[in-house]
Parts: sequence; C-alpha cells; structure tokens
Amino acid sequence: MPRRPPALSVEPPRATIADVARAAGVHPSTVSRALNPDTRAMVTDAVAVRVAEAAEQLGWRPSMLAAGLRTRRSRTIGILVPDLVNPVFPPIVHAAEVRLAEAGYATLVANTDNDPDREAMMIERMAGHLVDGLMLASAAKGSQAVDLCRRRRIPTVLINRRLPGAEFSAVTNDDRHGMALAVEHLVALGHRRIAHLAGPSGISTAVDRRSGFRSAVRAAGLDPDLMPIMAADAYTIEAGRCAMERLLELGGFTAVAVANDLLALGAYDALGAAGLRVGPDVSVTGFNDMPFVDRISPPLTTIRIQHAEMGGRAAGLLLAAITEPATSRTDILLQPKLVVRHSTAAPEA
Amino acid sequence: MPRRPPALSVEPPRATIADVARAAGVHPSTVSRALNPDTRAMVTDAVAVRVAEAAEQLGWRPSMLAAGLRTRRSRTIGILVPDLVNPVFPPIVHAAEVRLAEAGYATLVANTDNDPDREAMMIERMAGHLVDGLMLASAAKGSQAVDLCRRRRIPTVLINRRLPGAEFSAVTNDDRHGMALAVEHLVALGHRRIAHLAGPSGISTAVDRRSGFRSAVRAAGLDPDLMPIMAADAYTIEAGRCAMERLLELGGFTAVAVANDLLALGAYDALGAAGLRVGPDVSVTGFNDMPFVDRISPPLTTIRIQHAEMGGRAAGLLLAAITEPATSRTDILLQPKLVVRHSTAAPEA
DNA sequence: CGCGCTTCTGCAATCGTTTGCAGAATTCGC
DNA sequence: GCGAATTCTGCAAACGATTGCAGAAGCGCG
Repeated sequence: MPRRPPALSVEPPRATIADVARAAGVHPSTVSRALNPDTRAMVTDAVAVRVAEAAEQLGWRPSMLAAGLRTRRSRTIGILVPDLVNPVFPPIVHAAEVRLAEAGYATLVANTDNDPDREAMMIERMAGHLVDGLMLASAAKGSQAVDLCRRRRIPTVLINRRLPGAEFSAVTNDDRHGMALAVEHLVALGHRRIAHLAGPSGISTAVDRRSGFRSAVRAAGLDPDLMPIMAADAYTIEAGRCAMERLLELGGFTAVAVANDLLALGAYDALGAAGLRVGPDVSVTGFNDMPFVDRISPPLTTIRIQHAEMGGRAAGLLLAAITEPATSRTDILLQPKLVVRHSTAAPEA
Repeated sequence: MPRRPPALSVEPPRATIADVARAAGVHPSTVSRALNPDTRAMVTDAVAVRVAEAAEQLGWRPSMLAAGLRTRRSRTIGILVPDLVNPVFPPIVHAAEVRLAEAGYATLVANTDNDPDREAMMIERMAGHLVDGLMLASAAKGSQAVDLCRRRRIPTVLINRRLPGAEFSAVTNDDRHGMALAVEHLVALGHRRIAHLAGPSGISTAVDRRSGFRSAVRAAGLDPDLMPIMAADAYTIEAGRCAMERLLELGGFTAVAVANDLLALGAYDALGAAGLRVGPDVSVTGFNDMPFVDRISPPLTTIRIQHAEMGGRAAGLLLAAITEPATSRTDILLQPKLVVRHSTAAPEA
C-alpha cells in the first residue's frame, strides 16, 4: 500500500530525493551524492546519469531548507541597506550581486529603514535563513548589528560605512580625502568662507567627512573654527533642507560643502526658498555622485565614489571570509574623485 | 559523558529547543508549544513563563529552517524586481515592506536584471527558502515566472505589470488612461503632431501605454497612423536616447509622449544633442513620476502613478491569497494623474 | 471515595537532506 | 584463481523544530 496517495494529478506534490531514489532504483544517499557536484565523483557514471534522468523526469528540486538544516549553509548572502530609496545603494548592491552570483551565491536584500530594531530583526531573520554571510551597509553607532553577527558567527563585511571597534572587514570610501577634494576645489575657485552641512553624527561617513572638512580647511591656511557647521539628523532631502535653513540663519559663507547628495538636494531647496541661486550666489558641493545628480538643475558638483568597485570588492572580501574564516580583517579604502559640474563657481567679487 | 563538549566559552554554540527543555525541566514539545504564540494556550501559565525564562536565559532563537521544514511556511515574502537601479521600484517595494511587516512577514527582495533565466533561478531559490508568497514586479512576456509559481503553488501577485493569461491577482496602474492624460495635455497645449516613444514590447506597461496613446490621439480627433512611434528595447536611459534619435530622423512632430521617465531622460539627451530645447522646441512627457524627475532640467511633465498605494495594495492582496488560497483573482487598477512641469509648452506658432 | 471529564504534558514520528561508517562489489597483483 | 586493496553503495543517525495521539494529572460531582 503506497504511503502517498496516488496524486497522479497534473501537478505531483513535489518530488523528494526519496522519490528519485525509488525511480532510479538506488538508495537516497546515492541520489544525494549523484546530484551534488562535489560528491558526484563518488558514484559510478552509469548510476549518476540514471539518477540525473530520474531527477529530471520527476522535476526534482533540492530543498534548501532540508539541506541547510544539515549543512548549516544556504549559498545565500544577505545584504542590509539602510534605505533602498536612497539611490546610492542600488548600484552598490547590484555590483555585489553580480560578483556573488558568479560564485554561485544568491542575494537577499533587506531594508532596515535606518531603524536599529528593524535591523536587528532582519539580521535574526537572515540568520534564521542561515545566510552564509552578511553585507552591512547600514552600520551606525548604537546599532547592535555587528555584535549580533559576531555572536551568531556570521561572516560579515561592512560596506560604505565603517564602525570603530568592529572586527569585520570593511570596504569604504576615503571620505576624509573626498571632502578634501571638495574643499580644495572651492578654495581654488576663490572661496574663503565655506560652510559644512554635515551628516548624522552616528554614521561614520558623516564624521569622517566632517573631520576631513576641518583638516582640509586648515590645510588651505584657513581657520576651521570660523567655518559654520551644521549637522543634519538623517541622510534625507528633508533633513538637508532644515540644516541648510539653519546654516543660512548663521550666514557668513559663500560656499557650502555638503556631506551627501541627498542633503545637497535639500540644500538646493532651502537656498532656492531664500532667493539664492546655487552656483552664482552660493556654491554647493555634494558627495557620492549618486545617479541623476548630473541632470538636476544646476548639475551638482560632487565627489564620486566607486559604487561598483565597492560592491564588488566587498563581495570578494566576504567570499574570502566565508571560505577562510580565520583570515584577519582587511580594510579596503577606495579613492573618490571630484566631478565638477555647475553648482560651484567663483564667489562674487 | 556529555554529548556536547562543555563549550562554556563566552559564546555557547546555539541553544536549541532541546536545551531549553532541559533547562526548564520539561519536554521539547512543551517548549515548542509554550514559545509559539498560537499554541501558547495549551500549556499552563507557570510552565510557559518558566520556559520563556529559560529560553531568554539561553538566548534561544527559533530556527526557521527547521520549523519551515516541518510547517512548510517561513513568514517571509519574496519580491522580484527587474531592476533595482530604476528608481520607480524602491518606493513600491518599500510600501509593500511596511504593510507586510505589520502582518509579521519579512521581505526579501531580489533583482532579476531583466533576465528571464535569473528570474527563474531566483524564484527557485525563493521557493527553496519556502517563501510564503511572491510579489512579481518583473513580469514580462516569455518569462516562465508565473508558470513556475503556479507549479510550485506559491501564492503570487503581480505588481505594476500585468501578464495576459495569468491567473494571479495584479495591482497595476491604469496605463491607458495615464497615457490619455498625457496626450490630452499635449493636445490642449496646441500640439497636433505628437510622437510616441514606446517601451519594450514584451512588457505590459509598454503595450498598454502604446495602445492608450493611439486611442487618445484618435479621441482627440487626430489620426494615430500619422503619429511617429518608436519603441525602445529596454526601460533605460540609453535605450531612450537611441529611440529618440531614430524618432528625430523621422521628424514630423512637436511633442513626444514617452512611455517611461527613464526613457524620457534618454530623450532629453538625444534632443539636447540635436540642439533642441526640451519644452520650447519640443515638448516631452514622461510616465511614472519617479523620484528626482521634478528636479532635473527642465523638470519633467509626467504621469504620476501611486507607488505607495501599489505596494501596499499588492501586499494586502498577497496576504489575502495566503490566508485564503481559494479566493479568486482580483485585479486592482490604480488611477494615475498628470503632473505638469516645464518639459511641455505650447508649440511654436 | 470513586468515576468521568478536562486540561496538560510527554512520546515519537515527521519534514528532506547529508554524511560517517561499514558492507558489497569490483579490480588488481601475483 | 585467490586474497588484498580499492571503489561503490546502503544503512542509519543526525539537523531542529512541529504535532497527532495517548497517557497523566487535576477537577467536580454524586
């Protein structure tokens, strides 16, 4: 008496390895070995093809769940981004995806919405799915993310944002240098009073760019303490607008080096609302060179970071960490470059 | 002799339900019941708290793998998008995510890169992870996606794009009507010779907008066969530029209704290269009102689709399909609206 | 005090795969 | 042609949860 009901409907329930074994007249374990490329060599060719045919015939598909349960691996990588709507991230994610796909890993991306709780929840969820590794683009001060990953022993790399004490590899942009490029550009144009619109203080890119700003100003022979600085409380257009408004109240500058393109867009808004023209009246530099900032009005002078390189290198580091868990952390610092467009100009005489 | 090595290091391996059971002095099955909200009522309160404490103490986290293996559910939803770099999708995905999160579902998004093979691979992968449902924003002619989902019996909804014969619910935009809005606007401005830059022919949005274009032209008392039409072969800036160049060779129009904002950006490029000013010389309308098109130069007149609504409603439909698999397919058609900016103007006298 | 009825809890099978071990089959050398 | 060395293949025990079933308490009531 058959255990399964006949179920010879058009859609059989779902073939298991046992079904294949029965069809091929071998033991399930043999099927497993025949179908797994790594162990394929352990079985006779004749058996292997017979099994392969049976599997094909029955439309067998491996259950990652069951396999993962046993092997504790899933050939899947999780990517956590703070905000998918921010156009900086998709290119990074995409580059990582193609690199990982080459190595046979699928990627799952999750949005943390800049919310540490959601981030923790997502990490747990990813861990529950037994991801083989995690790429965190969402690192921020006060997040327990890296701690969770460490405790769960999930190979992890940080992208774009660093985290002070973390023992994980990171591939980031040279933010201090990038900001120096912006400042040097503005100084070369003749600006002497330059404001800085900084990012939220818990995020490494924000603090690095801020400190880079001060160093660069000093290097240019100017006094950083004379430069107005205002921090936005998120990397959003809205936050940029607010911060810029407060900066305008302070006054005393002819240019503003902004920590991020999204913030720069907000700055555009605030400047426009104050009746100032970006470029002629006050110069603005952004940071990231995210998609579309070359087409906005006026086109944004900004610091281009190597999005694709960042995603790709991070993927490589992660793959290395997975296959060779003992390797010590390695950091990669990518060099940005200045892209001059029309949001910057010489100050009025 | 203990089966597990002492491993009283700082990081115990990972508590299982059996460990919790031992600590609480009950049977594993009791732990399972106590910890699962649905079955929590089956055990005494005293036991439940004891178990909960033990679990907390040991840092127990459920293994979705193991649970899923048994229950065939994962409380996870997969979202497939054709191209994350296209800014239309992130807002839709985001809206879906919040709705699903409310219902206790986590989301995993995957990029198909407009590649049917990658799409199929991702669906298999998601199925392997036992996603409870799938949202497909990547539907295109010739894709086996829906067929796969049907065969695997995965509850599925289509977002943004329809698929002719599919038996799945879909929430889409009223593309024909949207295009009519654009045409009516151009006609009202005085245009009589209007070109259409269409999208790739395998995608429902492209064919609906194209047929909507012809209907609207006819409704305006003009002859659709006199209007130049050119299809791009992908929804990208580059494809838009190419198609626009070919349209310019044809000539004979004062305005062009473009099927998608990304294509419209390409059209901007081609027009600019030809020495024509968008707006004064030739009017351009886009479609989608994706982020940032309000800030480009000139700001794009376009058709706004309800991104958030779309993601949210699709999520709702999917949840319904999951809890009530028998419900028949229901389609939701969202109404777009015209947003007039500066890329359209009256034709020169 | 005993019986029947509830309410809890434990038992054991199950989900679909992988893998160490051992036995069977084959090959090879002499 | 026989024993040893080498392949293959089968067995069964995991992996970590869930759940139908049945036995054990706990309870009320006559």
